[in-house]
Amino acid sequence: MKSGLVTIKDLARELKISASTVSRALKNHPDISEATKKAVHELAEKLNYQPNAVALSLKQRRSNTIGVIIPEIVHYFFSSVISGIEDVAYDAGYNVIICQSNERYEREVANSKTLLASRVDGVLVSISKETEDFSHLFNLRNNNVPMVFYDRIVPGLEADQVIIDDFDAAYRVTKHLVDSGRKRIAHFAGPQKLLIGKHRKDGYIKAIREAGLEVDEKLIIEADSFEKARLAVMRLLNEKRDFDAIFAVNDLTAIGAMQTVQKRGIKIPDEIAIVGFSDGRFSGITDPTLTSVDQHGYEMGSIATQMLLKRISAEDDTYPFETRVLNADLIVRGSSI
Amino acid sequence: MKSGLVTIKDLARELKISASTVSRALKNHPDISEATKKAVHELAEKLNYQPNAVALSLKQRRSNTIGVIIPEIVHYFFSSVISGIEDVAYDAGYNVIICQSNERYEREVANSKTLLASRVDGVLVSISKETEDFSHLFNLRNNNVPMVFYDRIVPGLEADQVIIDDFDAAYRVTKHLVDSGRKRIAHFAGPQKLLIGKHRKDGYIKAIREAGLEVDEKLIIEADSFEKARLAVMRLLNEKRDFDAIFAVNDLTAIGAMQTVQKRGIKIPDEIAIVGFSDGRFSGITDPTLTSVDQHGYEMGSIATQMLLKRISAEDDTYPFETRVLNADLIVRGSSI
DNA sequence: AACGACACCGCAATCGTTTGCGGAAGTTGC
DNA sequence: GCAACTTCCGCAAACGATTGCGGTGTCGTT
Repeated sequence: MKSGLVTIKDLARELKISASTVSRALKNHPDISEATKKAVHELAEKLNYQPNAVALSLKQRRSNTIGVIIPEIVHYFFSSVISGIEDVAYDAGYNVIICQSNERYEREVANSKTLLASRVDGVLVSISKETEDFSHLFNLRNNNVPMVFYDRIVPGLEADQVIIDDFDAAYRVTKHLVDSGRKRIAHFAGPQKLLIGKHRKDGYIKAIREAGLEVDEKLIIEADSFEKARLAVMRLLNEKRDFDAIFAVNDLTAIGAMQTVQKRGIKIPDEIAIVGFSDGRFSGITDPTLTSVDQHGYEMGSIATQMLLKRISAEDDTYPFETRVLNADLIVRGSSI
Repeated sequence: MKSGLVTIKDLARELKISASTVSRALKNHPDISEATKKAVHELAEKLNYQPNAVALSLKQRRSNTIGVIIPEIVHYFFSSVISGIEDVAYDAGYNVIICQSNERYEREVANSKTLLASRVDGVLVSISKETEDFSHLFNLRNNNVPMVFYDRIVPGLEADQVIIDDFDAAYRVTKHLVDSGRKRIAHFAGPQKLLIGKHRKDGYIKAIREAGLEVDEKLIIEADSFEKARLAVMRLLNEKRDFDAIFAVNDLTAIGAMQTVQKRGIKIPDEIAIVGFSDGRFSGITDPTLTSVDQHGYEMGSIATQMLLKRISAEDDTYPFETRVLNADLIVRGSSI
């Protein structure tokens, strides 16, 4: 049915005045007499009139909506980013449409299409792991859709962006391990086509070199999930590789590693230290608790949204792109002491 | 600027034909000649024409969008519900607008208003912990917005709903503890004004009674967070209450309890068994691993969405409301063996 | 009496798209 | 040669709201 919703015309008909007058009365335009205003407001209240945001969007050519493309909200980091986004957007009177790419390129392209079709006023984007072709994003750009990238940015696409200093954080993680006496530190790396994966690995390498240690390629393994970590650890152990620490590209990977190590009867952190990345809600509940890096997801979401709103409301849309680099905090816990 | 986006009129002007013809050509209307269709399609492709979904919504009086009101997406359960929702909606060509209430009543009311204003075709609702006044939801109902409630439903509001059998699940959890020989089982309960809190407690009580044990009110504590669990455990221990198991209303509460118990040097599960609820991604990584109840969030989201889509496309909007009760699976792990 | 000032309100166009209806050509049949 | 079809396309209204412009009616002033 969907017949219900009362429109401005309904009010006009009921009061025997024009729709224009109702519209003006509702926003207290000075041209309208107090008596009319009162009548309109009262009827609107009584009939529970809600302005049709769709009609408004069409007329104003702005939807007061921002779109978000996000890889997977099941991760603590990303869902806290969303909270940061929502809070800022909400306060500014914006709605948020969230699209999950599920880490899939195709889905991400579809997402960018629907957001374009919905005429969102701007988008916040973090690309999927699969994404290598960025034409859908350039397409948004070409259509003058304000854009801010967060966390996973696109190399070669100039835009506002907010990231954390992955390189520095990874460097500090590794240095922390070095300082605690570890000599043979393995790295479970993320996909090297994602900048964050590359930066974290580079930070790791810098710290290793700086400490005068050897970078052993056999100790650098691309493994970025719970399951891959299990396999990687088993391989390392079966090959009898010598290592006394693991720096994993994210917490789940670290935890997968931790479990597998423990199942072999190896003590953490005595024999092997483990550090994760992107501190989640649960890094405090493993045994031992997991040293990790707090990525400040909420803050990232809120800052990205502020940047986007600024870009949206800028008359001069050519002011230079801005890159905000957030500090990530190393949180030392039981797994590396 | 936001000038860019090409419209049907732009295509018409370029090809010196009318907008009507362009519109029909784009959807292969038989009235249009092949030559014209070809020209239109080619130009549309070239100029990267994207139909304006806003105009469409206004014209069709349907937005192909469904709204979701959700308490907090940082929880694994809720974010997997969203994934289930998105997948089904996506396949049916619907967009999803997600609104977090952050467990706050006021925010939930605001959410329902924006969804109404956005003229979503239907809404999926799970109410916040604070919500006691349901007039905003009755308001949606009065405006003929199709609605499906999931997980946290509204007593007294007849509607489609999908829930899990909390009572039965809690009963089985408690029975499992009884069967393993526990006699003094504490319950960390959720807010009793939420049905799920009440049902879980009732299931607990039934199992206790059925086993011929005594229901000790001192062992039933309203505690539904990590922190509250810590305090509750400390109080129980300080008061030297006798108990050999804790059934917590959710996993985080269980984990808070587990930690606090362990810090006192008490062995789990030997001296105290612990069971959680709403199995998250991390119940497998505590030490010991946590016995819990898998609530099948993804399935709940996908079923709720299917029910909503069915309701939306129903010509006859008076077919009886349906309640789907999903089974929850008890997953026994190390914390209770 | 005539004119200007003011208060109040309606007409109509607009945003982008769809769609019923009608109309101008061209084709066929007899 | 003319009626009757086809084929193909455009006009205009509609969805709900906003807004520039103009119109009506009532006063007061000279």
